[in-house]
Amino acid sequence: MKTNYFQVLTGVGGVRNGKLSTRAGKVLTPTFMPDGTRGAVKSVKPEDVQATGVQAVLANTYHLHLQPGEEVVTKLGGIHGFSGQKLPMLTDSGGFQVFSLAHTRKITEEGVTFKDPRTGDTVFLSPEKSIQIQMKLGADMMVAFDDVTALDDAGRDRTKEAFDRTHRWLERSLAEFQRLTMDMKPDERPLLFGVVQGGLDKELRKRSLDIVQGLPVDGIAVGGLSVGESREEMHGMLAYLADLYDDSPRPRFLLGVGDPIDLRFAIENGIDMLDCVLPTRNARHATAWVSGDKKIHLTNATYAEDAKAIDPGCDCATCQAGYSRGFLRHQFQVGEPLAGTLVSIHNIRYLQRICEEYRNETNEQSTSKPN
RNA sequence: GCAGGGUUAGUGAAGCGGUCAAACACGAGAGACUGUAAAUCUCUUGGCUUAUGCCUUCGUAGGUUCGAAUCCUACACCCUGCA
Repeated sequence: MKTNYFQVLTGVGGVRNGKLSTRAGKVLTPTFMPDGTRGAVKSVKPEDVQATGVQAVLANTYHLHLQPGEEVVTKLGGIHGFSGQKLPMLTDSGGFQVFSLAHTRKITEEGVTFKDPRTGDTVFLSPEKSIQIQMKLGADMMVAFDDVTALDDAGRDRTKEAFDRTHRWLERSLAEFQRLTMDMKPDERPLLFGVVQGGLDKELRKRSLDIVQGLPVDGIAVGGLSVGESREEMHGMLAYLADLYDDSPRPRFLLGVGDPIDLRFAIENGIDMLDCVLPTRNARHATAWVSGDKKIHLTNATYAEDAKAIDPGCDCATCQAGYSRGFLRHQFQVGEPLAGTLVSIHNIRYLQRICEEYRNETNEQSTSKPN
């Protein structure tokens, strides 16, 4: 296990302010990371993503494995050279696709077989395979392959099964990770996050957290939330977990959460990193966040002749450039992708600004020593 | 001028005696999206402040019928042939 790669201060109210060292550079936390599933944050140039203040970007193992394949990514210089993204890159394991592609996949103890709905190709992912792919992709941070299950009424009965399998798979992921990184120098080695599961069952969650924290993983990821449960249920679990993390200086990564309200709640409950498709998907669907964590639908008729920026006073590139709501509405109406791009930049910046506010606040209020 | 064909809700287009306020598509209006099968999906779209209700519609005006967007007559306009 590496040492001293994550320095963190805990401020008043449990908000943490950290500096995570990855082989591709530092990541200031708390931080929101946009998802670039297929190697790009949809419709946004890597340099424009950087300009929002983002600290790290995600990509997805499952999608890049399917297309173009990790070999191609390796040939083109690894995930950074391939994508043109210089920021630290974190790859998700493909575990979420166990949930989102549930109707085309088959789980066995060995791993998961997916059937690509577009090509009919069979894709097999296992803990070892996922780590191998993430390594070939050249990820700076990676996630252990877990078993994600839904938390709607229908999916909850699989919680225990997914919980158990996630831990068995975590040990296999970790072993494969250690095997592949044993010859690497500390500053060349990527970081591995283990995933906490357990659904909405507090006892399971606590046990899962203990298991993950008991292993020499570099970071603690909280998974299996925002998958169909209510906001109250999710917040309740985050608040419950907040008191249970150990003192080891490891980053805590809440997987798949990105609504501003949830982002704030998570950060106030000790989470350091989050990722989500919401800012970019909402943006492409013409929904923008504005001051007060409200959202507006830019396609609404009321904005047709609105000369104001999306959020007057916003410091994002889109608002600063003066693109009006009326212009954006029109571009959405006629199906021009530029609108989605411009709003994506705004939404990503909106979340980033929240993170920056917490970082600044914590700096000022911080009372405890770096641990 | 003669002979055919056509005229349906914002647009295009089904319907061809009752189950038609009228399919479907687009457009329009609103909403949903949380480790991206998602530039996608859902709902509404004649009026009545909302209903297993009422009212007004299917070029215009009459007529036949218990009943018409659907049949008949006249007229208007639009196409296509032939003069």
